[in-house]
Amino acid sequence: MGKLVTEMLKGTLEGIVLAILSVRPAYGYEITAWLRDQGFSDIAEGTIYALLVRVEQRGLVDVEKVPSEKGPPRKVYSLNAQGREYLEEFWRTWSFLAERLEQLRKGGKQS
Amino acid sequence: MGKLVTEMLKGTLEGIVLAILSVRPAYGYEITAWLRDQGFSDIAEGTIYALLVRVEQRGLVDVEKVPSEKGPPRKVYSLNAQGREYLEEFWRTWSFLAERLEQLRKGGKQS
DNA sequence: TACCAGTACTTAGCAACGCAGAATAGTGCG
DNA sequence: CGCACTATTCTGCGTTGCTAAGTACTGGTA
Repeated sequence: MGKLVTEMLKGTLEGIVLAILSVRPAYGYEITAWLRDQGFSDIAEGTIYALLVRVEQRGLVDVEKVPSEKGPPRKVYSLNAQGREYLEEFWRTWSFLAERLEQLRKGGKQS
Repeated sequence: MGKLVTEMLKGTLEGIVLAILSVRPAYGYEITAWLRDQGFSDIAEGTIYALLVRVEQRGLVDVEKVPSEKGPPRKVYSLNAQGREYLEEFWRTWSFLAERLEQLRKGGKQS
């Protein structure tokens, strides 16, 4: 898509990735491919990897190196307890923002 | 609120302000006060002003200087045709993102 | 053997955005 | 005169996603 999505992803992409990991563990390459499949067509490879490093350093995920048959070993990330707490907080913040936005959208329609 | 909101506002705050201006013209100080009232308790003064300068330079809004009884003249911004088009695009992008997020939230709940 | 595509991760430099904090300017009130 | 409120501007900073390139491992093909 365009620049608009890129800017909107700042702050939400992290939550998106953590939400994915809350369903089941996954590794960077896999997450990138899945996101592209879901319509985030120009998510940059490096973006996801950098994000994963960040959330790992903040202690929100656990990592396990798993050998791959098709290339270098995968770094499989899984959401830990702290990560789940953080994800809760993310959803609360998202809800807050989404509510205001929806109200604004309604308000603008009538005029 | 916290750091989470700050990051999420990147990319959405612009749309929020344009949406406000789509209802009626307004000036920076007024917009800041209104947002704080709506729960964006720690929106920085300077943030709104900088944003307004940006959208003006991109030709999305028209500006008119209006004298104030209580201080320096106000810069009253109003959304123009190009701005309305841009706002439409913003809403489309927002919808796209909001849909994926809601799906992820549902998906995460079951596990 | 040499090469290439696919898988998988890393790194360096860049641009955009919101925030912190201070400065400037105008009005009215004690 | 000083202070609070109104109203805008500016500099420097941290975070985030993107671009672009590089590394590493496997399997298939010419």
